[in-house]
Amino acid sequence: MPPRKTKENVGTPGRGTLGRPATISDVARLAGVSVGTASKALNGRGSLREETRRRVRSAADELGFQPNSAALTLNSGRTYTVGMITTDTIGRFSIPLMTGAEDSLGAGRMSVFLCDARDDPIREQYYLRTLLSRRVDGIIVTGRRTQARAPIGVDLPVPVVYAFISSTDPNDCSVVPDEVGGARKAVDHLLALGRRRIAHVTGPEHHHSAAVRASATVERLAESGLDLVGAALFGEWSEAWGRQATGILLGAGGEFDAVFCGSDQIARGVADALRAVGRRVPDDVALVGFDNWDVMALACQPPLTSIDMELEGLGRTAADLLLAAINGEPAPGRHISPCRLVLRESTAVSVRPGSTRVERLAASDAESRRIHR
Amino acid sequence: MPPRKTKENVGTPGRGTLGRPATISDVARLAGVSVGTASKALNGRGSLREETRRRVRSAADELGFQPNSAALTLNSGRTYTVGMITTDTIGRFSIPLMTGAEDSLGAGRMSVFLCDARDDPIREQYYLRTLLSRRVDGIIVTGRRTQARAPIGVDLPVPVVYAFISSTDPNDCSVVPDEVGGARKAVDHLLALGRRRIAHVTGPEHHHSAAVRASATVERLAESGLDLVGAALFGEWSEAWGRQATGILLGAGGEFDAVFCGSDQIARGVADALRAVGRRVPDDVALVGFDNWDVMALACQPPLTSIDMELEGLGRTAADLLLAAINGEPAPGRHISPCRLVLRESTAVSVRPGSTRVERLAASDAESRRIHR
DNA sequence: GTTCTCCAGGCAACCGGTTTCCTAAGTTTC
DNA sequence: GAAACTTAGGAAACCGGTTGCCTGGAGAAC
Repeated sequence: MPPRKTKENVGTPGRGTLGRPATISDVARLAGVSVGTASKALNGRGSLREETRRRVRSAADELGFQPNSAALTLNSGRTYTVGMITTDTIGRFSIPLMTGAEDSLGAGRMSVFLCDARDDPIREQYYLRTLLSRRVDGIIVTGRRTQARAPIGVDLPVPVVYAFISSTDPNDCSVVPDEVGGARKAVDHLLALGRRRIAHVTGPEHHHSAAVRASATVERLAESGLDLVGAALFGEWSEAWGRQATGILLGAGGEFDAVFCGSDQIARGVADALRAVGRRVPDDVALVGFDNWDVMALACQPPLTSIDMELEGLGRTAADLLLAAINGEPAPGRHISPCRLVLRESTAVSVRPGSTRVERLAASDAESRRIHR
Repeated sequence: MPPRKTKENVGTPGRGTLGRPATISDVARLAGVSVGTASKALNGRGSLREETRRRVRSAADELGFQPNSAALTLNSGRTYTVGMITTDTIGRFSIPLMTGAEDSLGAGRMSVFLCDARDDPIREQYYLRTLLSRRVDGIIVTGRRTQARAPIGVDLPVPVVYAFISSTDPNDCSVVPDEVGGARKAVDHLLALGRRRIAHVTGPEHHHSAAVRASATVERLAESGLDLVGAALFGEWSEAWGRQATGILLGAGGEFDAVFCGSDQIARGVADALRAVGRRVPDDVALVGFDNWDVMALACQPPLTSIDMELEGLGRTAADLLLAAINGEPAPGRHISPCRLVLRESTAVSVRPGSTRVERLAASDAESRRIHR
């Protein structure tokens, strides 16, 4: 069947003038050349007259020709796709990771298969097999926790990069946020503000991030010859725990001028509880959160200084490492991605004259004891 | 080169005993049959001896054979992939949608290409072309707002389903949450609790969801012969606005016994502001949010009754409609997906004896006027 | 005018599967 | 024992591109 040149349909992507996507032989026929010539014309290969190239190109345009990528895959061996497996559910942390990774990969003309394994090892292995069967060029493994996990497979035929989480195998390529550095930046900042009596409220003790951030905090304070006020308070990643922990701190004497929290949610709970007993943030107590989750950090009263793990950048880094590995330049090992301190009012230097910080601290302290039992 | 049967490597998915993924001719050679026969054996086609099938199958197992899906695509015309384009940034609303869709599609053995167009029409068209070039079997278009948008393309060669957002072309297949029904459920609930003086605080007037939910609220109240307390308060989707709007309501006389909010964030701001002036939730003011965003609804004091758009279910529905369309049973038009009322303490019926609601209302009312100017 | 050179473009193999068609056996039947 | 029928499995076309090789014709050199 000759191509119906009469019914022109330019601009409809992928369909052209036929009922099905145009193939290169449609293009060749319309341009009056052979299939091989058409291919060369479109890819700038071979030796062809400029006029022929033009004719082929315009035929391709007219038909809305897009090469069938299955065919390309078949003889290049490359699919220009990568798989992204989130080992646990897609959530708040995965989004910026995915966005960043997708950004870098898209720039490299790669498409991304999304696989949500939902904490289910069976789903995970199913997805792995699927991705390998689709001959992806590489795989990014990500998750909700930074704790190291067992490698997703051994001796896989494609490169794998772990993002946010890391692999227990030190030879695997992992990109993880510098939580230690992040915690240290938070403490540095509080110390620079002149705060010396710093408390730490964070998530469950068995949670890797909570443990890492807490011990980095203790260590950084020790370097300045300081101790944490009380011990690190481990609880859960919730506002309610932040409120509860504040009660514990106040009940224990309440002699603290800063709280560094393991998450913005906890910090917000702390802020609310402090406000309820009349302690002012930042004047009486400076407050630093972790995650820089805009919804929490901005809605907090006052807006919250926080540590940003720069997950989007981390995702981009992971994607770049994967692209490099695909191009034969693997960079095995754990790569540390820096955190950033984001300053907001909860640690702003007060410039209100008329009452010194210490006076107000003493006053609100008494009040808080009265209110809080 | 004969297959190296000596170095067995069973269990390594996709690699087998060779340095590259095994092909069906590797399997055929190892089993001592032709490729055609091997194909038949593995797919249960043709007429073969059971013993031959077994031999081929075990050869395939030994080599870790996984059919190259590019090859499958090439002669079936089906890729068993779909594209998911989020027109604006991937965010809180997209996640459950994606999760739900990915769930249904995975069950249909389809893989999902993730495309984040970031509110950029050029990126969107780029992704569309990419997806068509990859010969996806279908496309899901989603986004952050429920407002109808221009079709992503006309006369596309594959079915498209719009999820959450809808297409302005009524013949396109869209799945949208029943925001009108959701708002009505909220009002129904408040009315059933005996509340009659209901206020509405919501997002920007030009935001489709805000407008739709507000007018549904007004309409439902009118059906019961009631008016909104004051006009609907349009502002922004933030806690700060919720607090501010509460001030407006209180300043205007404060004679309201319920607030229905256009989002959980707003509702939380309202809750905080009410608490600050001593009005009790739910005793004095019942509070209903929208979105049922767990972080907000659960952290709210008290936990927030809210309308859940069941986005994960909506995503599944969209995927199911797409699968149906791919299988030749399209269901054009707008499909409405119901919302669900989730009950929590912010509208719980108080059972505290000793003081009637009305008494307390009067008391706290006086107090609130005192505090709030 | 003949041979050489060069170039435009066609032909066909190939990637890795599936499927149709066909043939060489073995089995049954009379 | 020969003809008819069944059956296992092989050969080859095909999907849609790319690419190496080859050829026919035009122009140049002699």
